[in-house]
Amino acid sequence: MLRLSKKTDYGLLALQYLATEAPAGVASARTIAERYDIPVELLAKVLQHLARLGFVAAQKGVHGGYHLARPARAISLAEIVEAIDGPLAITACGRRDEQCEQFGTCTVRDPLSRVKDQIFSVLQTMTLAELTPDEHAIPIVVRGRGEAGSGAPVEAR
Amino acid sequence: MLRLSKKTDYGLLALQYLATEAPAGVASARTIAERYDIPVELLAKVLQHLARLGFVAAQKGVHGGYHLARPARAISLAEIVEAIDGPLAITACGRRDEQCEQFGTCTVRDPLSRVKDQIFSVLQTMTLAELTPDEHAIPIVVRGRGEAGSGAPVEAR
DNA sequence: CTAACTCCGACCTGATTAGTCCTATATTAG
DNA sequence: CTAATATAGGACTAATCAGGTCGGAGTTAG
Repeated sequence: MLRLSKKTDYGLLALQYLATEAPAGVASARTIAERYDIPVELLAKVLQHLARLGFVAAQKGVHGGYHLARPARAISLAEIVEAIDGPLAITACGRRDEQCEQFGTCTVRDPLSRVKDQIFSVLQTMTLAELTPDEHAIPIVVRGRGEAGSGAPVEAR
Repeated sequence: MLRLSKKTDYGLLALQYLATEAPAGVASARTIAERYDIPVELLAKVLQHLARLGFVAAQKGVHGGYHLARPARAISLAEIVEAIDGPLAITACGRRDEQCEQFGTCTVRDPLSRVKDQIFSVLQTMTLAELTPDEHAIPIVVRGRGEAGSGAPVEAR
């Protein structure tokens, strides 16, 4: 369905949090996970991956956490998506993928590849800094994991 | 990975075949499947689906098959993709999907929705007619299902 | 030193997708 | 009429991948 994985969703949320909300630009995986109510371990894995690829830097220990290793304006959505979901591809096979069973007979490969390029450029144009919604456009709704009002309340800022 | 499903791939191939290669614009599921070396039953199901939605018209019987029910120039890629893969969505939840666990706390929903709209317009702009590669740009390579030369040979036109 | 907190990386599981099989119905050639 | 060929459509199985979990190693406060 042309969908991003949840890992990528979580990664975008985390990076956006580090870029705009985190005090001093630093936050632990736990803090971010609780902020957005997503599984801690899963987000941790995503952040680890982003650390290995140089998007964020990790600091172990008691007051450790992650912070952006590069300025938000210099990180495009395309980079993030490719980092987590792997190389952007519309079809199963690439333009030069001779492994593909249908390589010789396929007649839509090249046109679809052009479509891919266009989509890629959309993602490449938008940076992490632009991912921030307008302040007044954020509808904060109190909503617990299960029933509304149960568990740790979500802070409306 | 932001990928189209194989069903959609097959659907695009089939529609493109009907639009440009099929004699008199008519071809059976079997013919198309053999042309591109893809599973017959699977392609048949995709074509049945496209028939139900009015993209192609079916003719049963000995010299039956499918033909386009609408002109190729009037069918956008977006339509085809949504017909087979379902509504286009970048993220798991929609812009107004209050069912989403993170609806209240999510800060990337609206910006990502704008990205989705851009991608959608790319797909909406391109029609089936434009999916055809230039004649001289089609590299026809003889390639059987297993080893080269085995099984039914692929006809180079 | 020790305990609390953090990142790290391998593992498991369940949902989605791809592909197969079988039966029914319609049309046409002979 | 009958056989061959075509679509129609449901049910089933297999493979793949995303989502989620577990135990371990490093770092720092006290």
